[in-house]
Amino acid sequence: MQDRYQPATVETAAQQHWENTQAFRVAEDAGRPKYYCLSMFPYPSGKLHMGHVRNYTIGDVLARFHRMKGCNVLQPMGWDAFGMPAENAAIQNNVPPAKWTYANIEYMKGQLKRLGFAIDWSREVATCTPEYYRWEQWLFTRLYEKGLIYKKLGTVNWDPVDETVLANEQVIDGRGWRSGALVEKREIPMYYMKITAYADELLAALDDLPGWPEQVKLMQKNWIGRSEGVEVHFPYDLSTIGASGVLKVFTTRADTLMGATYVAVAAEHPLATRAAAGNAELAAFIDECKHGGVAEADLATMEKKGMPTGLRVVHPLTGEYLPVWVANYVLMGYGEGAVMAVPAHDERDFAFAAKYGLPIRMVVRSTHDAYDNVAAPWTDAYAEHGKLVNSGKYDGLHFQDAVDAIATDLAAKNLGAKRTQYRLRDWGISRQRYWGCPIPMIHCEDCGDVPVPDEQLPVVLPENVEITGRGSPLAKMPGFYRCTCPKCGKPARRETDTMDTFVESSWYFLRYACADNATAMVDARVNYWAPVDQYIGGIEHAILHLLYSRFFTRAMRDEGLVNVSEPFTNLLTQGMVVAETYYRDQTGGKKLWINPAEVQVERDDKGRVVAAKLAADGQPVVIGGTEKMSKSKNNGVDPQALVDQYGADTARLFIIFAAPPDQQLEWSDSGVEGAARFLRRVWQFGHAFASDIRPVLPAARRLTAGKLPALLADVRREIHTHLKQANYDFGKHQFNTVVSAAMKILNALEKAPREDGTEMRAAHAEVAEEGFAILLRLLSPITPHICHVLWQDCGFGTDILAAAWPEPLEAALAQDEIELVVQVNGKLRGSIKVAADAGKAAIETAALASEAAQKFMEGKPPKKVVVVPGRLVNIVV
RNA sequence: GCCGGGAUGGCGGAAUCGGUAGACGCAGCGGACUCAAAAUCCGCCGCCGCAAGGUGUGUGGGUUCGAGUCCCACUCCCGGCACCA
Repeated sequence: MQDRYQPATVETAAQQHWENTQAFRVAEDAGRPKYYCLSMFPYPSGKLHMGHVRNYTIGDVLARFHRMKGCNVLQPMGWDAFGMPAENAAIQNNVPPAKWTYANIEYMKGQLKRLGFAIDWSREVATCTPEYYRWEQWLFTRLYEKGLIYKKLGTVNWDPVDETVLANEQVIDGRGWRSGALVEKREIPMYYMKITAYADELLAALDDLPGWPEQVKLMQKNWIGRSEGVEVHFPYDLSTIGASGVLKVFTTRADTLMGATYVAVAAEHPLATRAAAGNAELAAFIDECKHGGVAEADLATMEKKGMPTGLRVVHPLTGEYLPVWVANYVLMGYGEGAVMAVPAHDERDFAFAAKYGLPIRMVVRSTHDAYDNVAAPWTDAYAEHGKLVNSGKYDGLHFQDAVDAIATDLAAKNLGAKRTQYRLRDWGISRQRYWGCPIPMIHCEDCGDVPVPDEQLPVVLPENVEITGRGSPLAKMPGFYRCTCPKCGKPARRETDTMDTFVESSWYFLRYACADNATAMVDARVNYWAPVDQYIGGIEHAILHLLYSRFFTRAMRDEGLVNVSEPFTNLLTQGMVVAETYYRDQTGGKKLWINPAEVQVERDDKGRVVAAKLAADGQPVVIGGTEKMSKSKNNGVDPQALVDQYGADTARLFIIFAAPPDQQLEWSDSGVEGAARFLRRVWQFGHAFASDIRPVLPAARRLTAGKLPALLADVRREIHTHLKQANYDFGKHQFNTVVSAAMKILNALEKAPREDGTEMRAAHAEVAEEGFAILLRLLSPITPHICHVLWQDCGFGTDILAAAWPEPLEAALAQDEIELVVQVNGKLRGSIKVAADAGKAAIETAALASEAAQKFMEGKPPKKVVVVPGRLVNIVV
């Protein structure tokens, strides 16, 4: 055994052992509980970043922990390989997306292996391979024929210069990121998955997910946004509109219907189009509304604008004429593309009415905050439920009674009814991009939209393609889109849109169960492994990816492909990795961001950072604050450099120790130093154990007989106490304090008295043997390499993976005397020692008699004495 | 704008059911070893104060014998908002 810790040697040896024994390759085994541990698969962007290392380290800790607990653990890995960055790289560097992607996969796989993750690589999938996406296309055709996928118009960001559709992130301040052109909204036909058909189930099932964080479930609940309301029909005024019909709106506040003073429609609404036909000013306004992107955050924060159409509709209860306005904040894609406006009781309508001088009619009086009229400024009380006023026959009714009565009257007139609405919208999956899964549809002039038949799947994405950033590449490739109609055999055109990459990530976790099956999407093995027992990934996926996956699993269930409904039993959402930023101001207001690795910080005598300078030139740089590691702020720390310098175990240990998994992790170079220092101490102790301590172990162990010198019994109790804490912390996934406990155990082992005399030395050796074996097993999920080698070198066994997880012993934890804190009037004043089984009366007496109590009671009699067993005594005077 | 989360020493964080605030580590300071440095080891370390003691968990209130933890009002920071993944 080497006397110095050499991570590279240790880690090569351990990884070689795992490779030789195929340690992490698993098969179905009915004899053991299965544990499917999954980390979100990475997008192969080039090289691993620190967020990946964190994600996969957390997953690996859980996988290895459960393996030692006796589970049959599956931990697979793959690549979320379709997406925009590959196309951007193609434009920038003239590399084909496929070549770029596969090269990245190759490199990043090597990095993952170097980190020692317990992955079953035989199940690896890459979503950009036809072997993977053909099943996605197959399922698409199934769901299309079932009606779960349909076609309708959707709104996209259109760049008129590049003649291409832009992602929301490609729209910056309303302009295309490459062309700089003003972006327009454009309606194009797209395929949609009917996720709303599962809205109720997706909502209700959240209650059966105790293993998910409450905050994630709450976000999903709000996202689905089930609301009970009333659909109200406003008949067209024939004289202004010139046609008969009804304007439909949905409202959750039907009780305020008598206060509606106008209606507003989206710029794309048919009534708006009709009114604009003879009104140039209105047409110009509608045109203006079509400028800008489609992102909700932009729409919600922009200035609310509107214009009257001159059209009128009829109030369904009063018969009054209400003006129809076009408003930029009403969305065509949400609900009916029209809203009824009640300025007195809705903040947005209130502001709009004030701006354009529209009437405000108060119809509700709040029962909490009294007000007699709804004068400006707006007050939240105006929007509260209350008792109806100025509402004719409905006066005096409270919210629910008013809604019921109004809904009944509307239904009687055939002008509305109660309805449940969801905020959730159907999932538009068409993308006008190249690097994605081709949508398996054929458009025939005679037969319409025809799904590609099974025997013609997969529709393979051609790889010899030119990417320019203008238009849709596939739509420029006749070799791809020219085809014959599967129904009638006539020439037809193949769909050139590809699927949203969220589709691939909505079922990859099921494919891992049977990644080698070339004849089916999934097989019976999926019902052994599914659902995923533990899913780990970034909080940023709390809504979209997780909701789509829950939907997809149900869609596959209803196709008879899988038995389960919920894909992920337990969810752990990890926090971001952040680091300090540094910069220098450049001319033109730009900033030159400087990597932390190139910066030296200066501290005052208390260790506070007071200044920073660039190491290269010694000149000052500005400290820019802590932000998420990113290319744009140049504050990323390369995990590869870290592993090269310190080894995988140090990288893993630092990442686990620096913060609990669900909180953000702040990068710290000196923290890494500390992690490396700890591992050197572990190695040193292992070396001392193997060479000096182990040889003096007695033939007959005394620990089991419970006979130990008091000082060593204290050490042993401390170790078992820390072990108990560590096991508790493992249970709640607070791994940073597991590391703390391991550090405390090492501290205790190092300080354990090793006095002269054969008896004492033998007893010490026994405590050290038991304690170090606990320490190595406790640390092995986190730093598996060093623990593997030390376990062997210290003679504990051949493979720590096969060792049982350590549990604390009651006999080692027992103690006769305990210390209690003494408080006077809630302030800490001293402590007393009492027998562990002392009664309340005895504790009270001892506390009152204590020196600290006597001093601070100042002779006053105790008014009350509170005894908290095992904790403290509070004397109130 | 809407939905969700967070804030504790110089720093990362700990405190399990309302019961010793600051465990563990980092940085800093003092010392040992060394020709010297690194590494290592020992000690100190919230703030004010010579001390006794006081004070302290983003801000302002409240409940309680006792509040980082519960309640109310606010401030700032972060994640998501449907075409980034």
